[in-house]
Amino acid sequence: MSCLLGLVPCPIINYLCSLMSKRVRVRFAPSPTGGLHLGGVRTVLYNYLFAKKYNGDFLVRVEDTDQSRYVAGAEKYIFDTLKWCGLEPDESVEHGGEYGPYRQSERKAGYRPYAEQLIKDGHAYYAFDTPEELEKMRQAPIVNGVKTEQNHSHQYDHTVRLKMRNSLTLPTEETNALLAAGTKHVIRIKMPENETASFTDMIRGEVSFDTSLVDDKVLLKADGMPTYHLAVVVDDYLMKISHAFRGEEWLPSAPVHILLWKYLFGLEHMPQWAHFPLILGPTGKLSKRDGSKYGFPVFAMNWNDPNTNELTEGFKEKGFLPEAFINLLALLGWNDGTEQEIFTKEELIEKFSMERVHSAGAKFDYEKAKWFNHEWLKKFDVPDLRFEVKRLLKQNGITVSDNVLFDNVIEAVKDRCVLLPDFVQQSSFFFKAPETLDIEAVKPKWNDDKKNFFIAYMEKLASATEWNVLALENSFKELATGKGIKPGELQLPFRIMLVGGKFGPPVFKIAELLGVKETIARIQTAINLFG
RNA sequence: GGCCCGUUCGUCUAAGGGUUAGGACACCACCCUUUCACGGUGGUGAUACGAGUUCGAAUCUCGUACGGGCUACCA
Repeated sequence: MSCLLGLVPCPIINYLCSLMSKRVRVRFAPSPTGGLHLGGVRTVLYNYLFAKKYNGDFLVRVEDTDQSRYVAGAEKYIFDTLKWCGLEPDESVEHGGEYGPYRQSERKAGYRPYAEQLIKDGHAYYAFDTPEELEKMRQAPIVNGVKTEQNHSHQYDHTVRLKMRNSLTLPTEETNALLAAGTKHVIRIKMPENETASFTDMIRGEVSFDTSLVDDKVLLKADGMPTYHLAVVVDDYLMKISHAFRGEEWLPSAPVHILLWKYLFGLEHMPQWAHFPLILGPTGKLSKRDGSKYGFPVFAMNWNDPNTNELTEGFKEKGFLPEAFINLLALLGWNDGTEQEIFTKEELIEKFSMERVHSAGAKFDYEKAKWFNHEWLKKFDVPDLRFEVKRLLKQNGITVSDNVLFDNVIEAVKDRCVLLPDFVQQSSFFFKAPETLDIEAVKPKWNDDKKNFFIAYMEKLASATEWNVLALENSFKELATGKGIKPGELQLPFRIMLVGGKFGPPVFKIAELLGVKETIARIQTAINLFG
C-alpha cells in the first residue's frame, strides 16, 4: 500500500491514489441459505452506492460452497430482492460479465492450485485429523477433564499443530501415501508466530492482530470446496476487486485474509477494506426471531423457507416502498453531515462516503422506519402510486373503473397513509359503499331534528348547481344554522353516512369525490338504518 | 476464557480542543381541524465511569465498566 511517490504513508493520499489508478470494482457475496435481512441489504446498498459514486462496477458472486446449508430458491430470492430495491448488479450469475462463473461451486477446481501453492511455499499444510480427533484435541487442555464456561474451546493453532496428524508431523512418504490413497484431508493455513497483521480500515483506521493468537483456519475442505477464507481472496484477486466491504463480524478473520494476500498475490494488490457496524435488534444482534417477537419485518421481502415451510414477512409485503427502504437503511449507520434525512437513490450515490459510515452498531427502530415510508408516500406523486394502490384494492375485492376518481382519491388520501396497505382502509369507501356503519358513534345523539336536516340536505343536494367542497360546505352550514343546529354536530353523522367510520379525508371532500348521486344514496341508506 | 470492535437524549445521530452539546423518530403540551391524520409552535431528555495532557476535553491518552462480534471442514 503506497501512494504514487511511495514516500508519504498517508492513508488518505493512498486512498485517493488507488481511486485514480484503478477502476473501482466492488462485490457482494451472499450465501444462498435464506432470506436477505436488513444487515445484508445494507451491505449491498453501501457497496452499490460506492461503486456508482465512482462510476465503477458492482458485482455479485454467490457463496454456495457450503452444501449442507444450501437452500434451493434462496439464490433467486436474493436477486429478486436486489431487483426490488433497485440495486441490480453490473455483473453476476443473472447479469453475465467477463469474470464468471459467479457461483463458487462452479469455480471449485480453480481454488485447489492456490492452496497447493501455499503448501509448496511453506504457508499451509495437509491435515488428516478426523472429526473425533479434533474433538479430542479440543477437550484435551481442559482442567480436570471438565468443560467450563471460561475454558470451552481450543484452537487448532501453533501450540497444538505439531501434536496432530498433518503433513508437518508425518514423514513425507506417509503424507504422500495418504494423499495417493485418497485419504480425506483438508488444507490449513500455517499461521506464523509473533507477527503482526494489520490493515487500514476505511471506517475504523488501523486495525492490527497478533498472528500467534489466530488459529490455522481450514482453506480447502475435505470435499474439495474452498472455505470463505480462500475463496474470497482468490476471487477478489481474479475478479479485480478494488474495494471490499463487509460486515463487522468478518473483522476477526482479517488476519487470515491479509496473510493469504501477502503469500498469494502481494499486499499491494489487496483491496481497500471497510467493515460495517452491525444492525442490532431490541436485545442484541438483529435476528430473524426479533421480527416475529416484536412485530416488525427483518427481511427485505417475504421469505418462505422450503425446508421448514416457515414464512418470514418482508418489508415489501408489509407495505414499504423500495425508495423508503433503501433510504432508511442508508441512514442506519451513515449520514451526510447535514440535517437531511430523505434522500433519493441518486442523492445517496452522490453524497455517500465511506468515511462517514459509523463504527458503532445501530439499533433498528421500526417507528422511525415507518416515518421514512410516510415521508416517501407524501413525496410521491399520484402516478407513482397508481399501480401498487390498484393492486392492493383489487386484492381486497375492489375494482377501480373510474380512473379520474381514482387519481383524485389517491391525492386526497396519500398523506394520511404510513404503509401501502393503509390505502385500503383510507380509500375503499370511495369505490364501494360501506357495508357496516359505526352506528354507535351516531345513535346516542341522533334525533328527529338531525334526521330532518339530512332529509332537507338531500333535497338541496339534488338541486345543487355547483358541486365542490366550498359549495357543499356552505350549503350544509347554511341549512344547519337555519334549522338551529350547530354544523359541527352534524359533521360526524355525515361522515359516518359516507365513510362508515371515523376516518378519511375532510367530509366535504369525500362528498365532492363521491358525486351527487352516490352521496344522496348513502345519506338515504343511513337514515333508514338510524331510524 | 482469549482476541477484535465499540460506547453522545429511550432510538438514529451532529459537533474533528472553545457551541446555552444541534437535528430527526418516539413521548408530552398547545395551535390548526368538530373524524383521523398532515402541518405549526413549544417542552421533557445525552457526552458510561475514573485519571492524565491542556488556559480549556464529548473531542487526545491511559485505565475501569458495560455492550457487541469472532473463537466450525458456516458464511
